[in-house]
This record gives sequence, structure tokens and C-alpha cells, in this order.
Amino acid sequence: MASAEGLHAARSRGRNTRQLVHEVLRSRIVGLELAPGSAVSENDLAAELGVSRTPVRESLILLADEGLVDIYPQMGTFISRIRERDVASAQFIREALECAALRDAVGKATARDVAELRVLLTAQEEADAQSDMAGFFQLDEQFHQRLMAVSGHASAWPVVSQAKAQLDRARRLSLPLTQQMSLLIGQHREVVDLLEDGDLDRADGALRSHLRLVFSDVEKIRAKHPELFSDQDAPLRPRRESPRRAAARED
Amino acid sequence: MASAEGLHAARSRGRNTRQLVHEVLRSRIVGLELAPGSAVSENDLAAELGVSRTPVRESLILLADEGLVDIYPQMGTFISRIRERDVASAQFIREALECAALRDAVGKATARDVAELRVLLTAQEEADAQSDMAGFFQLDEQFHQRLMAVSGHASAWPVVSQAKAQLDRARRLSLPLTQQMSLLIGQHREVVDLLEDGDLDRADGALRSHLRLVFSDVEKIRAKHPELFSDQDAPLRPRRESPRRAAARED
DNA sequence: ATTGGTCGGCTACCATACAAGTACGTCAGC
DNA sequence: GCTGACGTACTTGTATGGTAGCCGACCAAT
Repeated sequence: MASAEGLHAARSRGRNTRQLVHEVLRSRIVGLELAPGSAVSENDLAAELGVSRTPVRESLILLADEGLVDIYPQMGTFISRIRERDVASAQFIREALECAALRDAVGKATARDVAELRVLLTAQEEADAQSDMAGFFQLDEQFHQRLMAVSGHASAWPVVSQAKAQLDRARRLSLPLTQQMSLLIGQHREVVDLLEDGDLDRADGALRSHLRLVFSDVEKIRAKHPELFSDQDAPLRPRRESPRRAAARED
Repeated sequence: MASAEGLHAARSRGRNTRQLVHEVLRSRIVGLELAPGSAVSENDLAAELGVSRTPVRESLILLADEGLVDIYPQMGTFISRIRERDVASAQFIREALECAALRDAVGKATARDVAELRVLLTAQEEADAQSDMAGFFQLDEQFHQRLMAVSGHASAWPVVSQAKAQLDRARRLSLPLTQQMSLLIGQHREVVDLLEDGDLDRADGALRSHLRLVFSDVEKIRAKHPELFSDQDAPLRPRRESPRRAAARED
């Protein structure tokens, strides 16, 4: 609600309406504010955000390219359910890129780099102490991004970020469940320590097992929230909720 | 020219106009038919392809997301020049993903997989014998895609393909220059042989050096065709050609 | 000759109108 | 009661109109 009319206000800072809508929708999807499987409509979103269909539509096309929504022509657009295939693919991409970057970072990281990473670690511990889940997610993102930047491959981050989005939707639920923030932080610290020591293989292994722990959580979540997942690779029947509200409102 | 009116004809097969335009433009850009640095216009493309501006515009937005065009609002859209940063990033992504996939493929590849790869190799040799460069490019693409499919990570191919597009624009020029098609094919064969033998580390090394050979060619091309490259990371002055034709036509 | 202002033409951005197609509730016929 | 045709309301796809903004040429003033 708060972002409905505030969209045009922030428009002055270089970014156009399409980019703003894209960011808003992406945030809502990854934050599970828009539930997987639910239908979204270009018209409804345009009305809610106070813009026309065009920027909304263009944003949805980009989101479809990222695999966050599924567009069925003349049928509707739906927040994509979490697909086994997509999650596995995202995990593979993330693991390959982040570990490859880390291997390049070992021996290149300066004392300043390590110090900056440790600053993020203490911030994560503070977020843990305050049970600030949203803050931890943000700091976790920054940590992994910073780690890639140290390797000199910061420009590859968007690809990792896109893959990570598929995983993060499930993690939003898994993190409060298992409450293993401190465990994750410990793994982060281990990676930084091994990076500082220049121990390439063990650093790689530590990061890899860290990423796989995150991955394994997705399966636990699947048991608890099967409605967010899709057994089909390409669901041909998205199943729309019956439009009773229109009939009920008209009376 | 031939694709101007044939666009709507092929529209029946599921894909909509936007996807068709996207494919056409992507093909033209990667094939260097549209030169890096040249200006494109929604209006001109729409008129040429016989469609409205909407699908053209939506395609350009997707191409901008892939890094193949740069959109400057109210100024114009330009085929992106090859940027040092983008090429390095693409190389890193490609190498990390393809090598990681190959490591997963070793020990998993069946005799049938190896046989199918070898079919592609003989086809490549035939293309080499006939100096069929376009055919070789297509077969090269198929080979690398198939290699990833063997590992079970076929769904990660689009990411590789997108990174590869940045490299391919330069390779289109490097390949006829160095005429090393047979060398590349030999490297392909070596990878397949080592994959069949189950020699993980040597297969990884063979593929890695193969990919780096391709990468090193880009630098050679830069010396020959500097106009295709951009020194700036973000060129603020795209430099449009002076619109003299309008003045000259008006007399 | 140089500099500053103005104006025309271009651009992409956004809004809107129309077209094509699907899903689902309704109702007639059995 | 059940089945099948039909119509309405919805969807995305495409086309087109109008707007803000930038560039570059032209021209006047210095």
C-alpha cells in the first residue's frame, strides 16, 4: 500500500518507471509477498502501482526471463512455483561461479579485503542476536557479493544473484525454521579464515559445503510447504482461483 | 531482407512476434550483421520487420538485459561495443560453468553419450573441409551444449549461451583470421577422449585450455578491429552519425 | 571568429485502444 | 440429474497516439 503512490516520487533518480516496477515486483516475489502459484494481472498491478500497463508488462517479461513468473498468453501470468529443476540448476550455477571466484580470490585478497569481510561478519552476528532475519538476508547477500568482488569477478554477480533468487524464495521459510543463522555465520567465518590463510582447497570445500547446506534446506521446506513447489516441469494448468469477488461485489 | 515479410508467416508455431523479433535481432547482433556501435531505432526496425513498435521495443529491452544493446533514454539504442569487462566476465562464467559441468559428467557419461559427441566431431571435420564457417559455429554450439547435457545440467545452458554471445561476436572475426578450426576440433576430440577415459583432471584441463584459446583470440581481434571495442566501461557519448542524409535529400 | 540562444527533428518512455484467445458460469436440451 | 453449447468477463498480444528530453544545426550578438 505504502508503495502505491510513492513510486513516481522516487522516479527522479535516473531510474525509469519500468526499472522501479521491476525492482518492486522482484522484491515482492523473492520475499514471498507474492506467493508462488498465485495469479498476477497486468491490469491489477498497473492500477495498484498507479502506472499504465506498459511498464508493468515489460517488467513481467523481464521477470519471466529470470524464471520468477510464468506467462501464459491469453491465460494469465503466475508467480512461478519452485521447480525441482530450477532449484538444482540454480544451485549448480551458484556453486560453480562462487567457488571458481573464491579460488581466484585466494592469494589475491588483501588485508583490507579480509577486514571488510569481517566487518560484515560482525554485523551478521548482531543481526542474529536481534533475530533480525531481513537484516541477515541482506548482509548474507552483501557478504557473498563482496567475496566475488575480491576475486575481481564482481561483474559476474548478477548471474549469481539471479540464480540465488530461485533459492532465496525457499530460504525465506527455511531460515526461521531451522534457526541456524549462527551456523551459517560460522561457515562464513571459516571461509574468510581459510581465504586469509591462502588455503585454496579447504576454502573451496568450506564454501561448497556452506552452499550445499543452504541447498539441503530447500528439501526440508518442500515437505512443509508443498503448495509452493511444482512437480511438473511445465505446469499447463495453472489453476486460477474462481473470480467470485466480482460477482459478490456487484450483488 | 528475406526475413522482412517472412516474419509473420512463421508465427503459427507457438512463438509470438516478440520472440521472433528477439531471435532475429539476436542473430543479427551475434552474427555481426549489426555492427557494434551502430544505432538502431524502434521505428526503423518496426518498419523493416513489418510489425509495430511494441514487440520490437520489448525485444530490445531483453537484448539490453543480455548486454547486447545499450539503451539511452531519449537518445537512442545502440548495438553495444565489445567491452573488456564484459568479455572477461563472460569468459569467467563460461569457464566456471562448463568445467564444473564436465567434472560432473566424468564417470556419468554413457557409451551412447560419447558416441553422440563423436558424431558432432565428424560433422565439424566435414564443415572444416568445406570451409563452412557458419556450419562450424553451429556445430560448436551444439557440441558444448551437448557436453553440458551429459552432465545433467542442461538447464544451465542458457546462462552459458548468454555469456558465449559476448565472446562469439569477436570470434566471428577471429576464426577466419587464424583458421584454426582443425585445432579447435582436435581439442574437442581430446576432451571427449578424456571424458571417455574418466580422467577428470586432465579432461578439465583440456576443456579449460580450449576455452582460453578462444578467449585469447579476442585480444588479437581487438588489435585488428578496435572500432568494435570500447575502452570505456560505460560510454556516455554513443556518438551518432550526423543526419546529413535528411538535409541532402531535401535539397 | 567565437560564443550563446533557439528551434527542429529525433529518441525512448508511457498511456491507451483494439484484437485474439481462453476459462468458466449459465442455461437449454436430453 | 447430467451433458453440451453458448456468452460473458477476463487474460495477454499488438498497434498507435502523445509526452519529455536530448542532440545538433542554425543564427544572432559580442
